[in-house]
Amino acid sequence: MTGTYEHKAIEEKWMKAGKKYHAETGGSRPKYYVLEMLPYPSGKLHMGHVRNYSIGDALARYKRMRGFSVLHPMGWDAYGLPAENAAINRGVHPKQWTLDNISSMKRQFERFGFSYDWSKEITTCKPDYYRWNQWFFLKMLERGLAYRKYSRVNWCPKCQTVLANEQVVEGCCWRHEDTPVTQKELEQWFFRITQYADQLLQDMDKLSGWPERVLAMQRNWIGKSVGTRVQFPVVGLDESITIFTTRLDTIYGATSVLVAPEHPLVGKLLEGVAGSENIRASVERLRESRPAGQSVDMEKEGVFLGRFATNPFSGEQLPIWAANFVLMEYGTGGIMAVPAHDQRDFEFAQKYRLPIRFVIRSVDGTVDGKRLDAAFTDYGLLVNSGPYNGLTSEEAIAKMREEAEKRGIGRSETTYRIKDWGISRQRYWGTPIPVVYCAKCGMVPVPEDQLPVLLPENVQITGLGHSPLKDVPEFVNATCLRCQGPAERETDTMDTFVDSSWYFYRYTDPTADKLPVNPDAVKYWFPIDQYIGGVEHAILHLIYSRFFGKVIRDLGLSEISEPAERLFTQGMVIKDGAKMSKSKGNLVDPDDMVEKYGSDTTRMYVLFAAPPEKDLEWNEAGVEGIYRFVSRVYRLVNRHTQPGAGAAPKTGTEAEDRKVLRKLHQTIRRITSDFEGRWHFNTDIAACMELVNALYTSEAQMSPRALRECMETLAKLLSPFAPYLAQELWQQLGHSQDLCDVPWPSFDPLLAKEEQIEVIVQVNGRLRSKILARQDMPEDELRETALADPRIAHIINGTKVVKMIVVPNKLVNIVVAAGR
RNA sequence: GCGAAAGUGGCGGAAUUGGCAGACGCGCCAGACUUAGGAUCUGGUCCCGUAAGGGGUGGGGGUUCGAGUCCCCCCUUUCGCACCA
Repeated sequence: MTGTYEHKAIEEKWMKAGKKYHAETGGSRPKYYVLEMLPYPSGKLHMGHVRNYSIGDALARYKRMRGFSVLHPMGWDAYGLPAENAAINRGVHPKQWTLDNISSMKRQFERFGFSYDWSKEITTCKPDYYRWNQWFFLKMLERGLAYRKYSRVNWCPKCQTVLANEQVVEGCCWRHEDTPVTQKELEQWFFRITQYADQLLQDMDKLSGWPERVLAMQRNWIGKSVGTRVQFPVVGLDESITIFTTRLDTIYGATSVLVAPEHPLVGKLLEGVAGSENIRASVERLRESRPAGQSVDMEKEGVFLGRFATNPFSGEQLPIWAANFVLMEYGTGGIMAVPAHDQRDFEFAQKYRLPIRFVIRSVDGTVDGKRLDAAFTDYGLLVNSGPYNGLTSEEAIAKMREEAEKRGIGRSETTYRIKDWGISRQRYWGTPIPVVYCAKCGMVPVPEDQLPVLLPENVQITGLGHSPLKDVPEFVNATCLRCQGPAERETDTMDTFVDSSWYFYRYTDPTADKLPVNPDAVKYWFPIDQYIGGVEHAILHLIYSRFFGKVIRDLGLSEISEPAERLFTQGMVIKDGAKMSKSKGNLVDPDDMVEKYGSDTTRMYVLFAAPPEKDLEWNEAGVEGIYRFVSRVYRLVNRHTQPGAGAAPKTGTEAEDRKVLRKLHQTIRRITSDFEGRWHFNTDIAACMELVNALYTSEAQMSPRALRECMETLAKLLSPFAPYLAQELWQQLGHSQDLCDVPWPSFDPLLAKEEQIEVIVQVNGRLRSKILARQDMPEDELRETALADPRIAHIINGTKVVKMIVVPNKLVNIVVAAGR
């Protein structure tokens, strides 16, 4: 191949050469596990994928050249709703649709030349994968980590299925941002993630390689809160209302007790109360008017229930209300309202003219409760609080808690915002939950040796709100595994987030058939050294995965608590100011780009247009810029390696060689340190451009040997970003090895060092001149040279030099006094 | 409201520790080669000014010989959380 750069010919040639990237488990080289989030096989890669995988592949290639044994796998998150929608809309079977999509996407991956070890590929909808979902389910069941309960759940009318709390975004479905989630009562399977809530929180200390932003989101989501439960006896009834508070110190300021409208005690409280029918109806209205995603700006409303409860500390009788801002799902469903020290209670009290009692004054005395136009929520000193007056909030909380425990009316409690993970989905295309229901024996798990429970293929998919499996008698009808009597199979399938919670363990040995993972392979490869993906998974996938990591550890399959040592979240790909998406109609199809410019150019553009953690604004003119650069590199190497390509005979000078070699070694230094640090590939590619510009300027004055060294090193430096091009250049330069097996270039610090340095000369901090100096020229000499500079001499003439700051190799700043 | 990140030319973005603001690319301008150029190569391109010079990193203040970078106040944008008691 000679002459001009033809991306198609080159890329096809090397794609056909079909280099395999096989990760060997074991061996003497250090291991490196680089993982990118696996895609849902929608049928086409989008630019977000290309970005994600270009970052990961650059890293994988760099690490290989640095001598690491690299595991870089890819797979398919193959279960999920779109496959069923395709079945409904187009009459294709979900399995066929999914497998077709996988094969076309795999072709895309290959065109891009991402260096995956395809022998590790996993596909979550295949029985040899999902049987292990079922296995985990059974293990969790054994350990009390999976359980079934009747509960109010989030329901997406469009998906016609249940959603986990994590999948509800601003009251709407995470897949349908304009579809409000409704509530439904259903019997559901749950994973007891709350049992690990504290560990999930604690172990964040180990995640120093994760973005602070993601940790903050997780911390927030877990929502640990340490407080106290206190019982308030109901006057005239043998019942008490348990409230949860983190501010026990404010209890003397309580002026009412509030419960959630759906609080189970409401019925009992209303018995024998005058007008209870009306009250009951009002409470009902309160309950129903509450939308799924209620928010702060909603008007606070309440209904007095006609009864009183006794404050166990002050002995005072407080009215009991039902209030719409009290959540049944959090704490105990009941609170004490302390208007003076809680903003929500303050607003509520103002609206219903409840008393506001001030019991905490600020330590500095500036807030004394005389005029209060908002709640004072800081810690302070207690007043109006009987025997606790004068204590600090911290002291009072401890003392009061002790007192409550002594009297048996309260105890300290830690609550979490995170809920157990509801995993039942009323859908077809997912992992069957391996249990049967027998009239006699109740729920009976399928024994481990009978897994997998296969998903039947002959199914009518209607999208009508119950699992399609219900209509498949040969699936539903089973024999009880205990009494051999007739039984019915569970027809819900698992949330697909189960699939993606542990796939990266299976990559280490996808052939494992005794256990979901091969513990030896896991031991060798884990933890994942670098996980790369979008930040949108901060609380869904990335919390579930950490949970599974701990379960896998507790099952003895791994010793590691945190699967991913480092996490990198790349920015979005934006076009016309909005995230690229089908609904916005601003998609750029990677296939079109590969066709027009080639995969090397597409990959390199995606890395060049912005640092990887920032959002990237798509601009096709920029793609053309990269194409120009790639062509320039190609022509440079081509004209010096192909006989008769027209390169003029050289008359090299040593000075020119030195100059370009210096640039070369500076470039190596820059790119190497960047790979080890902040991954600003945009500047690395810019550095390569500078080098190529320098080579264009100097090629005619360089010795063939120096020129060759530059071109060979350039091929190596480019290979993580543009592997096909780099490999082609490498071959044209006379080599047959794969660049992945070629060591990364090292730089010579002496060669990289500038000999002559431009030192800037400032007068009073303003740039006035530049002088040429030797590397490491002593201060005195710099000072003299600066003062001797004619322009400087002219400027400081007649003024008084007060001071001179000399920074060797950088600058001289002359401070002069104004006037004479 | 709380939390996090960010604000630099016409645009995407550089400036690793306080030391030449604007690397590199796009766009634009000019030139060369050319039948032609939306190819290629070379040069130019922050703003004002013919120039000397002056101004300039969201705004205001401060520290410093010197601030895009550090400190304080404010504004804007993006993202996340949002009655969690």
